[in-house]
Amino acid sequence: MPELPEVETIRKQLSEKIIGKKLDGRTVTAVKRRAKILIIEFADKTALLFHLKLTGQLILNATPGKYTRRVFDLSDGSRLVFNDVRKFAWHKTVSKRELEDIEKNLGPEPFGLTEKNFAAMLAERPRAKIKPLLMDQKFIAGIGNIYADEILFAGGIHPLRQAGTLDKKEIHSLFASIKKILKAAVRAGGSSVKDYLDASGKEGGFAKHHKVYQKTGQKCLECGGVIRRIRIGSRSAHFCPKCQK
DNA sequence: TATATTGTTACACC
DNA sequence: TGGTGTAACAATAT
Repeated sequence: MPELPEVETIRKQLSEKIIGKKLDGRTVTAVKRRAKILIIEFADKTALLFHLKLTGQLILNATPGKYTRRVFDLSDGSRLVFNDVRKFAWHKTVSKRELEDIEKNLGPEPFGLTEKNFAAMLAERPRAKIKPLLMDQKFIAGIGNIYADEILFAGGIHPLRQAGTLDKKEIHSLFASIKKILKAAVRAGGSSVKDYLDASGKEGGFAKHHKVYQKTGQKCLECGGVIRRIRIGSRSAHFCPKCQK
């Protein structure tokens, strides 16, 4: 499930390997990320966007397989292979203007956010349940189901809490947890839960640090309680009922 | 074969 | 009206 840390990992790897080369005849000038979208910018001011959704992969020089949807040839003979089991992932070429439109509909990047801004954002959505809110890309960019669960556990916040009920201390704890978990996950190269592989075809190392995501029925590492799974909306949420209030 | 999977979005409701 | 919650949708593995 490529969320911010996974896409950021791919971005860094591609950045080192493809800048200055030609891809489909266009010279790559930058590789960026906004929310969970990977952005390859070209000298002609167009950009190639990828959203990997659940099961998308972007791997350099992989051997094309059953789930390869597209192969992009690079001017040095290498190739960028786009795989996707579920076919939900997409890619498209956009103009600078179209890219700006997409970006302005996304919430702030977590790493550029201040606690003061975050508190003000929460105050605007007092009745929203905190977990769906963290996953709302228009509220804050880049967080999906894995990291929402892990962030809320680290912050000691129950996923069903309404944003407006969080006190100052809890907001501080949640804010710190967002940065802490995402940073640690980027450092580990993301989480390989099912299909995720980085641009070199390797798994990310963060899944072994997961404390609640897909740990239903297991003992909480902090308190020895039992991790529960509930559905919020139509999504699964994993949490420790003792640690998260 | 029914079910689970998740980001996104359409839509119903208050 | 707009904030909120729910469900549908994409396609596939198990």
